[in-house]
Amino acid sequence: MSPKDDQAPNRKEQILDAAAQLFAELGYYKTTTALVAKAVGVTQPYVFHFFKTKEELFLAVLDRGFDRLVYAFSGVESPPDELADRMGYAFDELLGTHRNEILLIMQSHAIPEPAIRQASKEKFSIIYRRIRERFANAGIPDASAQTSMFVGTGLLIALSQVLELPELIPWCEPEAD
Amino acid sequence: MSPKDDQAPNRKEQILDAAAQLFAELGYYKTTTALVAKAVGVTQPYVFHFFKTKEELFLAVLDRGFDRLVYAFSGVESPPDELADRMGYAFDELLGTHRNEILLIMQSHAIPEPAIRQASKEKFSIIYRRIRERFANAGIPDASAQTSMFVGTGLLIALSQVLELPELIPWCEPEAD
DNA sequence: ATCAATTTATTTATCGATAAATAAGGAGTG
DNA sequence: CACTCCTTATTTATCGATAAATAAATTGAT
Repeated sequence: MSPKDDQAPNRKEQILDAAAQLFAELGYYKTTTALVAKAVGVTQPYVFHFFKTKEELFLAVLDRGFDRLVYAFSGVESPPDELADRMGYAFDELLGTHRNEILLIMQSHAIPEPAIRQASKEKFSIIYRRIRERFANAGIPDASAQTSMFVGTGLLIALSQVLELPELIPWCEPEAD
Repeated sequence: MSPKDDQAPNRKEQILDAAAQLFAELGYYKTTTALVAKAVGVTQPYVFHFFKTKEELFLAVLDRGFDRLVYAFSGVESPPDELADRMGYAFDELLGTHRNEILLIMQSHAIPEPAIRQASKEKFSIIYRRIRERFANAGIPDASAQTSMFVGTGLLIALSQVLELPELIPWCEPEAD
């Protein structure tokens, strides 16, 4: 048995899962700790047993999401000429499997809590540098500009999903015959 | 005298101005009507004399911002091959003169109030269609894809400003010698 | 095995703060 | 007076956070 043998209801993870969904749906401020607790099936103060503050809970959710994104990108193997496309697919896949987290990440910069902005800043910076590094290593010319386009496209996809405006990403739209 | 005869302290506009700045800096939820009132130099309940609710005030601010953006784009005259660049400059200029409003617009989709999302959706849709129309009329191939890139770049610029990450827009960065 | 000691998991009750919104009233001026 | 501009006073609601208590489970010695 591993030292930390978690059994059936791992409360902390349940709380993280519920919080991820709620934060993504309702945003930081409209997501109350009471709602998170209710979604898990515990009482509101119990949430504070695992996370000292609501902000700490949010940061934990955000961290997990960013980690998943970094991991998804790191798993992409591809010849240089298809790298950008393949990383795009990886992003889309994650958007399918962990929609909440991805949309949360792409909006996290709009939350005016200093600590959250700081976290968002650091994570975006890391992701940007990682992608640029991979593009550069693949011999892609203008790696920086391509990375910016890649990230900008990610932001646009998130926008189109949040606002339910599929027209914003025409390359995914059914072509007019 | 014109029907709408505003004299010295045009409270409604002062409130809109103060609200724009505060909403952009602090976001929708951390901006209180008391802060807006204080910035103008009136009392908190008086704000409700001009706007029935805080949400209505926000929507008014947002509308004004979107209008300014649309107007800025509409004022761009350019030969087809420079159109996209010129519109980019127009965006940058507006970012210089009305930074608050622009950043507010580019984050408005992250505010989970249904009415605000709806407004954001409608305005983004209009702007997208207008730009695409202009690109298409200028004979730009792949007008839709170019428009998406244009909007995506706008989102990226806003992100880089909000997070203070200039590296995200390398074409504005001082080149390493 | 039994029973006391202690920890783990969770709840109930509640405080203090803040914020949006309403209602009613003053104050200056033509 | 009456009209516009603005304030004071107050209400209602919500939320994050803390403190204290309970109950169940585990451990450890006899």
